[in-house]
Amino acid sequence: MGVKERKEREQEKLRQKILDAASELFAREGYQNVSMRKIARRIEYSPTTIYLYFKDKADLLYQICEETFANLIKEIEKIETTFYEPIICLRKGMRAYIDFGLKYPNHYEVTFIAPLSDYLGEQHSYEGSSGQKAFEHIVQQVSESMKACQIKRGDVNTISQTLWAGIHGVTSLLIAHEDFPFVEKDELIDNTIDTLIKGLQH
Amino acid sequence: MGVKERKEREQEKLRQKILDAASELFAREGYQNVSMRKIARRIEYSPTTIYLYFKDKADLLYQICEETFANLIKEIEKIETTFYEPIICLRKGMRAYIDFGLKYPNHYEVTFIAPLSDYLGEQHSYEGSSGQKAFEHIVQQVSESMKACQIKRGDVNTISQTLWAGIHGVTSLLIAHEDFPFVEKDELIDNTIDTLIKGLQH
DNA sequence: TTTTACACTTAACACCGTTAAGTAAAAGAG
DNA sequence: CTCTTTTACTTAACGGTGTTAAGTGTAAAA
Repeated sequence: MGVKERKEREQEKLRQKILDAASELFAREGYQNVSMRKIARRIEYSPTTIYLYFKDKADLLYQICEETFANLIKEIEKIETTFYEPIICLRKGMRAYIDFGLKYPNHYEVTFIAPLSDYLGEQHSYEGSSGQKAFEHIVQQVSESMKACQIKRGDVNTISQTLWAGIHGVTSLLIAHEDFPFVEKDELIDNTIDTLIKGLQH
Repeated sequence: MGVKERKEREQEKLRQKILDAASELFAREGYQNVSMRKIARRIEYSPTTIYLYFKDKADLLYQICEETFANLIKEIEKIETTFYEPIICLRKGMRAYIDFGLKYPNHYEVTFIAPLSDYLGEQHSYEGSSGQKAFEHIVQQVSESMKACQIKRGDVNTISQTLWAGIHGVTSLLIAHEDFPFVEKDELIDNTIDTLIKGLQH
């Protein structure tokens, strides 16, 4: 009696269909410029159907961002298994973070740039989010770089948060201030990473 | 025949009244959560009256932010006349920038964190804005620190933008991620400034 | 064959930014 | 003092938004 199973599969399929449509629209037009009705039109269902699968627009957004940033974490983990030197992992991880943000600017915007509390009520806290996991990788790499004497000693949390601030700074500036006359992008990114790392060395 | 003058004064008074009401509401509740109708109710005029004084909601916001950030520039200029060493000016200027952002988080958000293009159409570009002026002070201080051999030589623009990215990073993280378990605020800010400056030295 | 459960839709609510048309009072002209 | 014009503001409306309550038809279960 696989009726239940079939129904569940069909539900999951529609859920994913909503997720895909919304993700594409958010990515292309930005969260604020995509209405629930627009998503509904795209998948050829009524707007209210979406509410059978997601609590509200913010929840839909949150699920999408979790899905997206899970991929960043995979990339970082791949780096960690590929390179041996902790300081190299740290550098490459930072670079991966920035590149990822620039690759998905609208996703990056809603998860890291714009105040979550506005979008996500209080329901989805920082605990257990992809954001937390990504940050914990930084902490890990900082800790190991310190152990290997590749950066100077200090409070691991403070240093990790400083690095995060730095890479978040470039990423978000480049995303948000399109019309600013930035120097060549790669030069700015490299200089930021170099300056931060150098500032942490002996 | 001072009729025209009196009328102009009265208009300016109402304009400022709108500006003040909107500024306070934006600061307390955030741009997105304040409607034109709410501002109108506050000043006891009809919503459409606001459109006689400001092009649209984004324009109103822009004028407010210009007014606010003009004060940051004054602070920075005061620092420049108070301290002699360029590197000290640079440090204190960076600190002033961050403190200012944290003091007016909602103003900071709409001018520096959230993508301007969304709010400000294309009418108010970066050219001539308070944001530009503030940045040019950084450029100036970097340039002079370099001349005084207090930081290592390099492209002034690249370095200035790197510093901006750094201080914008802390500021915006602290504003946007209220629920993140940051280390003590001052420690994080100081560490960020120290790391950046150290990374720029010989 | 009838009843129940479910997946989805229609209609509506209370808001939003913004514009077009209207109004009443003040200013200017004779 | 009267008539016309200008000005400062308001009312009403348009087309949108996120979201919810109520309704509907079909498929599954009894």
